[in-house]
Amino acid sequence: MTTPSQHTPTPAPPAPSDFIRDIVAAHVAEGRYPRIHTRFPPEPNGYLHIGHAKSICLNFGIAREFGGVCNLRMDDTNPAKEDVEYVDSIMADVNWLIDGWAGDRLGMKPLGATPQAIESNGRKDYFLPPVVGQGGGAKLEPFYASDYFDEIYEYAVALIEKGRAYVCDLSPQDTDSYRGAPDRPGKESPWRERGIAESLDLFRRMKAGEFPDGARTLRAKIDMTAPNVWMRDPVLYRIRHTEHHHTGAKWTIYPMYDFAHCLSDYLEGITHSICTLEFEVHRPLYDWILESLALPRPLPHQYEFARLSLAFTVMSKRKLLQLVNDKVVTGWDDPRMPTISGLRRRGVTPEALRHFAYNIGITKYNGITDLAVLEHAIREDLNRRAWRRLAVLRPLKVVLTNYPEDKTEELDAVNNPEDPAAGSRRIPFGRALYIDADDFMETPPPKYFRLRPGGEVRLKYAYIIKCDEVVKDAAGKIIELRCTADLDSKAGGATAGRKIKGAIHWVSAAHAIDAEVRLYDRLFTVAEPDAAGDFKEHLNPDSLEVLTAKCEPALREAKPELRYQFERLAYFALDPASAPGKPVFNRTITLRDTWAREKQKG
RNA sequence: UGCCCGAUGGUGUAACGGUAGCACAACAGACUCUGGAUCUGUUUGUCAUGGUUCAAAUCCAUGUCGGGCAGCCA
Repeated sequence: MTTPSQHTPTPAPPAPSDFIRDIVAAHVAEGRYPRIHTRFPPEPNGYLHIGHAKSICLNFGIAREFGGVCNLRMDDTNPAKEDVEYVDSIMADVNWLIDGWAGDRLGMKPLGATPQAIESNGRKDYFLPPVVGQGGGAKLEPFYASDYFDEIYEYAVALIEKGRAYVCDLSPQDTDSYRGAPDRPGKESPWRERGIAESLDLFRRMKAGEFPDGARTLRAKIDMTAPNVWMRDPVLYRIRHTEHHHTGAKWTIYPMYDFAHCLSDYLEGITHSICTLEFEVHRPLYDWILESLALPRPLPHQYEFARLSLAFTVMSKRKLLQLVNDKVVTGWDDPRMPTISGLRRRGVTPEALRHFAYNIGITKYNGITDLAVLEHAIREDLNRRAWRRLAVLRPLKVVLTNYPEDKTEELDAVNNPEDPAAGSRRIPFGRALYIDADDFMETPPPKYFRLRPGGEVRLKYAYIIKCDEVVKDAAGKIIELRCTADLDSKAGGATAGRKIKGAIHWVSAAHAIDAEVRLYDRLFTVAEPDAAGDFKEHLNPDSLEVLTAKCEPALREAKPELRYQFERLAYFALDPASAPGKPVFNRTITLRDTWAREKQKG
């Protein structure tokens, strides 16, 4: 037995090319920016999912490929929906996904840091540079849009002073009806031409908390007849007497996404602000705000790509939250969830997720990615790293009638045929064994080459056995097989080279350890669960099956950071809920099963 | 039906006016002490109609289909 490792990373695919990277490459070529600077800006109102993983891989991938930086920023402008639990999970998930890959590109900031007043091109300016690559030993934290509320407020005042924003007293309902519709122009607010001094005063009093929620808003003065509804005097600030998870009770007014986001990008010196397609119609507003403020440094620009849609999966945070709240799953990190934490708990590695993200590409086309693409990336990765182990999920007892009662021997078995450096272990063998019930059929169909009455099969790493007798209980259920072993057929033996079509896995009954195994399957039965109607009507009732497996003793030392292949079955990872002597294995993904396909063909 | 965006095999993506390629899937075979992995091969595609051009997936026009936009959400 050697001391092996699992350090056989799947070779990284070549850096991808896509329309956004083409733009960045052109900017690098023309020397447009001193440094490429992207950001990943989730709202802390839920856990990150595999769609976010696509965005993380894009933003950090660009930083990595072009020698830039990617800031992690909490886009926390709506205190009603956000929570520190989500902030913590986001940091953990991002770090897990980029560690050892783009961890050295991660932009954070010193704990408590806020934008510094500086002078740029002879004008007053604010700037908050990143600390890159988490080093230095200093206490760091992610960026928070809410750390910019002072500056954003000041920018709002500047907009009012320029006559480009006004305080509006319209009720939420009236604001809505005045906006018009996509095919119908809006109507100007009666407060639109209110004097600058009056707006300034009212805005100051909004900040002071003098007015109740919804009483007034700050609005940009653009064009109520614009064909793009987001240019119809959009709300910039709203009143919310709500405590914020990061700023506490300091504020009673909060900036809207459109106002805060472009300014956050600017304050951090972002060059390429990459988001999903639904923000495409917001881009004119993004540019309008920054240009109206006549800021002294180069402006960031927004680029949009198609979000990920995965077959048999729901991706909206609202729906995922519903699954959690309705206890359809055990939590955000349930291994059936498409969340990063769920995939991690299931046993998927960061490498597999990154390779998946690379393989699906970046476009502006809203397609649905086949689950097989994800599954392939997972299998490809796990095949290279997972240690092979023998485990029997549905035990059927086998007694070797010609094998001595009291004899035990130990057989050599390699840990990973893909990786000689992974070494080997010994597996105990004895007279009484378990094999999987699926590996025996009394009256098998054609092309079945596992065990059958009178037939032979190879016990992996051990002997060739022949089935002599099928023992049944009173109900006719098969409870035991009585077999004889070809005692010369193990490795090195005289008949070891005999060609036997089938090789099956097994464990020694006397040495087997029990383990709980959780067999996960897709959560939904249809490819597009949220295409129409209630997505919960398409839940897969068999998305989880729990069994007690018989495992080879080496699995007693299973480690949560390692991956295992139960030979001929599936890849498994130890669940964090495991206790000493009470292992729990999550099935990450089954092996490809061409026999199952063959059977289906009938 | 106002504005914006998109359309390449079954799915996802490449080709940037010059041979339609890759991945996944599917199928067939080789190999195999995992019906795994690996290897070989095969099938299937430029939304439509015009135009520009020696040459169009690519440029232009029109149409068709799909997606997005009317939160004081992000």
